[in-house]
Amino acid sequence: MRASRFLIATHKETPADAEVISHQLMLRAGLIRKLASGLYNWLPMGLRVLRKVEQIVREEMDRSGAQELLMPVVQPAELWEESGRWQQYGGELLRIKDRHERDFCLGPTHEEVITDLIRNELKSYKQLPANFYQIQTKFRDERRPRFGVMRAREFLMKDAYSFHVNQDSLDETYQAMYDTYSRIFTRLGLDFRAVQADSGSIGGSSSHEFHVLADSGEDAIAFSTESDYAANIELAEAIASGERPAPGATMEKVTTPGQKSIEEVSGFLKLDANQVLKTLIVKGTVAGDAEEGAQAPLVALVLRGDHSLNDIKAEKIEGIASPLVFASEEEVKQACGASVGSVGPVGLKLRVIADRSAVLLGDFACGANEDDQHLINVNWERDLPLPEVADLRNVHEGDASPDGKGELVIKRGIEVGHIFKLGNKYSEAMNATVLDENGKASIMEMGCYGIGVSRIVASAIEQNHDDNGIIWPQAIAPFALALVPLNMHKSETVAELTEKLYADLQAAGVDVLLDDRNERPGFKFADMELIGIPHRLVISDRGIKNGTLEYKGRRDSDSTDVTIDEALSFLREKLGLN
RNA sequence: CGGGGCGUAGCGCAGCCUGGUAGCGCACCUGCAUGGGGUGCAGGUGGUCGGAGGUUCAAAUCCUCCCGUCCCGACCA
Repeated sequence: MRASRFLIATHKETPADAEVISHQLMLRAGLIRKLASGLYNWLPMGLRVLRKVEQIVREEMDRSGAQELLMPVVQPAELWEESGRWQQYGGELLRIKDRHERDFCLGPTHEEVITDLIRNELKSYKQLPANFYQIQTKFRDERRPRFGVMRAREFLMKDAYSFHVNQDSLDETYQAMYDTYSRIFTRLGLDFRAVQADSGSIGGSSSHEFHVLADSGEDAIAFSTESDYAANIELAEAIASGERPAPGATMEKVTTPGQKSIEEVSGFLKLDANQVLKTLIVKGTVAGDAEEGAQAPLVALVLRGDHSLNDIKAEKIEGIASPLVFASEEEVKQACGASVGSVGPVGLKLRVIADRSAVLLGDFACGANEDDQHLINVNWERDLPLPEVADLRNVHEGDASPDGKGELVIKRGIEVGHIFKLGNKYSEAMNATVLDENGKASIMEMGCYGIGVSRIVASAIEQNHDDNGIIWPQAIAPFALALVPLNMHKSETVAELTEKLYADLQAAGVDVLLDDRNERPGFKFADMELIGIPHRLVISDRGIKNGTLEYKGRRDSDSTDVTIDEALSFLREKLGLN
């Protein structure tokens, strides 16, 4: 490709509304342009990267035996009503009506469509297992799109859905997808980790996320220092060890005027935050046999002051509303007799659930359920009954790993892939069956497997950049090599040699960008570095005089002279073509 | 959805407080020079100042409403 005939839409200045480095560089390097919030145009340069990512994903999916198909973006509401998600799915599902006033949505995912398709096409257990995938545009009406294509409303996703006669078969394909994903992210040149994850609203029993490690990542993931344990912090189990100390001094009420937060109370009482309990009041679920319109009961969640509540863990507890809802100020006041800053478990007439670490405390402080009053030297069993115990908190760095080996370290990650065992959630709701060996209709087991293709482009940049711009991993660079002639428009020698090299490199199958623009050297160098092309070859009169060309890798600090004769084989080596 | 910021040329911004000819840098076009790290000089193109209403002789500037967009908290590839 000749740069003079290709849209190189680089900018010197950083757009004001781009926060993270990948978004800034994607705009500056001319890969994308914003159309509206969460909606992006992919310029030719960006599309080349996107297509390369897509192709690697496609090759590995094909290799795993999955079959590619393509489903529509627009989906009829009836299917979503059948699965129950027309009501369940929130505002992220963009609902639209056609000219006949029929309800449709823009697909945020395709479980319904694939299940409908497959229940009609697959009739026999002999056709299973089968795995179908597509690489297609998804639409999710995100509350807050941000970070460019990292969290866009419209984005490119590879989604796959597998169908099975039984759990064993599902387990097998799930493992195959796990391995396929690992190969994909390795080929993409990304530093990634597979972690245990919550299966969230898509449902199902087991799931892993694949995260690209980056400080700007929106997720926190916990790893063991000693084992291969890795989990999303949403899921990572908090282990409590040790025994509760014997009670010391007698429980006592103290006045704590205006002291509400844990920091205030612990500071005022001259205690560490881990000797103070915090009590959070959340809404429960209405009991099944309750009268119509009955109020949801409130539940008290008790944690150590230095710990934070893990919403996901709380939501999973029977009798707690999901999604988690905190009680209002008034509700707390009414139920506890004190405002939020002075609530505690002693004498509380609510269901109390305490975190594992919280029940190991002795001589602790907590709210007295009277405004501006706290209790000190409180002890479980002596001053109040032992409550229900559950894992309620987020793990901290340094906590014991749940598998008993080593400690947890916490890093940030960008979720680029997610695999789920769906079980029969959709196949049962939508009656997707095949005939088994006995000629009996049997509900299929399902798995689903997603990769955020457009998000991968952004996360690759988060992981690979410097002050001058992007540094593409070889596998997904828009061009492998930048051919930069200096003074080409004046020097016939340079022009001639450049054209010859360009032709030879193209013949050798190299993705080469010839910067034939009539610009000064510094201008071209800066552009090629901003765009992030991994290899650069400079052709100049100065070099030709010595019979050399000048090579520089994008990460190299200095360039290397290569003789003209050896240039091609040298480059083949660098580009990994031999 | 709650809280805050910002909308002036393709991009980055000034002007607004104190109403009176719409500006600067980058980019773009023309010419000359330059030719190894975003080159210099000269000349140019491009804006219904987010939209609507109001106040006023006069509104980018003051007032009201609306829209867009970005950032901080509940969701996901």
